[in-house]
Amino acid sequence: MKYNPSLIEKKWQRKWSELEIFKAEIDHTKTKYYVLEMFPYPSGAIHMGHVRNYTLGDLIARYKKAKGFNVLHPMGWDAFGLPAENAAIENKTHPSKWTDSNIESMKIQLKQMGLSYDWDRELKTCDPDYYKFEQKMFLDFYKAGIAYKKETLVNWDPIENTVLANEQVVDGRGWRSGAEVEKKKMKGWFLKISDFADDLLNEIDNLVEWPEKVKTMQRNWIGKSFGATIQFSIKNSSEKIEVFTTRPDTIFGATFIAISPQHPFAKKIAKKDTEVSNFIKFCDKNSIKEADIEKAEKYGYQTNFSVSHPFKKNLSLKIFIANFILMEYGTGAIFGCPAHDQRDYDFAVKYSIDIIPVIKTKEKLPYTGDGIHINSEFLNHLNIEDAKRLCIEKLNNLKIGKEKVTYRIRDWGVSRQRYWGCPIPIIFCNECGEVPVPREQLPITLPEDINFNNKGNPLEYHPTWKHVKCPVCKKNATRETDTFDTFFESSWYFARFTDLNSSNAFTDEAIKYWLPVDQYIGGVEHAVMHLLYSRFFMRALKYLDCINIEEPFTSLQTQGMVCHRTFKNNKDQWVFPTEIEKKGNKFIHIDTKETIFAGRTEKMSKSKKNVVDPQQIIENYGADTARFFILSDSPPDRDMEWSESGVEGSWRFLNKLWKFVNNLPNHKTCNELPAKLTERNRALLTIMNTTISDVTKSIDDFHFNIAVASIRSLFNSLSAFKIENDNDTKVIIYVIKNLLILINPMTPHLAEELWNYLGNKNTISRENWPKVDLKYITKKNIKIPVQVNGKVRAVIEVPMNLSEKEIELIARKEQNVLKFLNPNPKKVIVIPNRIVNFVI
RNA sequence: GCGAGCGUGGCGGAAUGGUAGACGCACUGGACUUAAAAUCCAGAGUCCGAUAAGGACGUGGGGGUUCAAGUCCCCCCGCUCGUACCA
Repeated sequence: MKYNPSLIEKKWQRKWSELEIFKAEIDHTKTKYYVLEMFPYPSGAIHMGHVRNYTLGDLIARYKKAKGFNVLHPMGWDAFGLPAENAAIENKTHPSKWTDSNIESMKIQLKQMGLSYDWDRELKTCDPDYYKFEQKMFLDFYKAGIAYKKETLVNWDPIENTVLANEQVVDGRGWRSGAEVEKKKMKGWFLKISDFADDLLNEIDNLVEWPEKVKTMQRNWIGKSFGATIQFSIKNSSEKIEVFTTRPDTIFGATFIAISPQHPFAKKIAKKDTEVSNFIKFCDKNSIKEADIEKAEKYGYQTNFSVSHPFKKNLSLKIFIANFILMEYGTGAIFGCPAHDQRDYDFAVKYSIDIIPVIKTKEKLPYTGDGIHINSEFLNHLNIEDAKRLCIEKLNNLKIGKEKVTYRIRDWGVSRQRYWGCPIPIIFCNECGEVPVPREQLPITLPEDINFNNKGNPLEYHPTWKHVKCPVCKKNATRETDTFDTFFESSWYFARFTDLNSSNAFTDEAIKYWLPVDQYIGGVEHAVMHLLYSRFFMRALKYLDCINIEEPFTSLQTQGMVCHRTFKNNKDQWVFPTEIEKKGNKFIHIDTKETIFAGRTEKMSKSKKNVVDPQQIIENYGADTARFFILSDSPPDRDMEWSESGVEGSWRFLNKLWKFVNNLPNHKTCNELPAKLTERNRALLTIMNTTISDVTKSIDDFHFNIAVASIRSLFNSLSAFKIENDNDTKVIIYVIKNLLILINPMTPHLAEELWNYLGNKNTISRENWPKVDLKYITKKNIKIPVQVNGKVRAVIEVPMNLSEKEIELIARKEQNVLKFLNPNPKKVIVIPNRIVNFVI
């Protein structure tokens, strides 16, 4: 029989579902293992990034199950968000309908991949049964002071009269209107993640199974820095400007003050000075993106005001308003020390400001390293650390400054001026102010009749939805029309998966048993925000006594992107790989026959047309081939290149395996190893046991491509083995059964089918992972290289654990070594079982 | 701009500081076939050498530590991710 994936894959998917093999239930006799992949946004069709992510997770889930764990492996939909509203505007479909039909088609695709999800736990975040809990959480946060309202800057499109997401700002202009975007102040809801900053930072050290790079990024994002605030008195005024600095030691190098355009003092003087207000307006152009602000040319406006130096009263420093000073960081004001800070230096050169070095150095300015202070009165001769300490002490004594710890992280703004999100349960009343929606009125659901033709937030324009009576005074009032940031939903979905039917957000028993997630897998693009918000959320909920965990994810793996070659025609237009055929070394267009040029390999994107549709791959080769190729190509955390020939290679291998098993003689009768083994049998069992050991280790290390390579090697040895008698057959079948269990997490349908073919009544999904039999893999001899001056000149085979002296003697006898050993080596390095190196 | 990561044959990639290139793809030769495809067997980093023995070079570039560096340290280049309202 030929290998026909479409037939066997459907068959086994149905069996798994009938047998409820992947249904997860609390079982206190077993150790639990919770595997989770980042749930997808239901965009309409799965892409290779999804295929990769979910294949990785499925391998772990099936592997851990075979290892005896009680595995929870759920899947759901991150269903709120901007694309649904864009689709509503463009195609006139309701976001809810659009989302649901997308979920439906993506679910079919995921099922075709044969992923071991417990589909009974499927959730979608746009379901009121999901988001109603968020409204309760928000009210708890509000009551506890974790949620609060404040003013913030947003991107404002003056033509569309709407707030734009950063993504919707392209080169400083609105993506639809093309209007120059302005910064606008607006009130919004915030969560006090800053209150948890220290704990979030400190506990990073305990996330031992997280990638170091993610931890570093989170540490830097939180950005705890020790410094000082210093008050500068404004000349001819009773007012003061407070600055924050991480380098109080450079105070004697201060030659100017710079404040944010949003700083209260800047606004105050703008009222009387049109030049200042014009400059502030100028700064308000451009988006709120940090990268845009930082990359924009740095401008300063020199005001007519100056401050006096705190320690040198006769020295005065001009106050500048500068577009690169962020109001959100520190105090929104700095002192500039051009000699020891690159940005201050550039600014000083541009505006001809004095540069006073205060640290002795021979290097050119600006110099940011350590050294002895000069030109600094009482700080002279001190290094940075001591000077910092002494300066802060003096500031304290004079009551003009103090030590200050600052964080880069800002509170989490959760308000979005959009329809397709979870409504925020607050009512605004002219008499009573902000009033929380009474609990018994929850959930506040979205109105279904909604019009996207108006500018701005559709909820604002709904004729009735926002008009309510104040719960306190019963007078006319209005609802909050902002909805939540979709990171709100993804900050706790992993907890909801533990018990989808609970009438509360969670049940204690399920939380206690299943959480935390043992293995979380997703794209590195979520390294900071989603993962940090989730960590914060658990802490906030714990603070409210809702949950008893802090860290949601014990182990984290981040996967790289799926890339593909790009192709262009001679008109510089992108061409789909499916439109191309290879002729020799050249590519030509299948229809037009024009020459096509291959470009760089880049991340798959629709705009560059270098996409491969998983659906096509599954239809042509089956899910197992797609899965096997994805696992074999690259280690998960690196970018991988999707290549047609690589897929072909995987397809060929699975076919070889299929044929090999189907050609085995007397396969249904033998189940055990024969009593007597030949040398050849033992050699094969040695390879098998080595493979079991290697595959196990590679999977534990998340090096799935090496696990695949080991399995292929084992198979190569199997096919090279000549069957001479019945005993040989028994050995072969014994080995192939083990191989099937090893490959099952990768290609589960094929493994099941062949397992069944070999006469096994049980499903392979319930088989135990094979154990290594040490008696086959203890080595007697070992080959070690012999080097002369670090270059390999020979390889010798010696008994394991031979003494250094004996190894050296054997090494010296090698012809190709001997000729270098005159005169005698200066030094001989022998590392038993490793290497010999003669240094001459 | 800032933060983080990555860079190894023609290609994807292997390698506790200890034989660089496992495994695969592409390629070349052979077997089978009327022929092709498929399949099977063999070869192979580059250069010198004879297709051998043997040798030189070789992990983005430059420098350093070490008996020994793809791996550790410093500088540079290139690419990728994130940068707080995309998810």
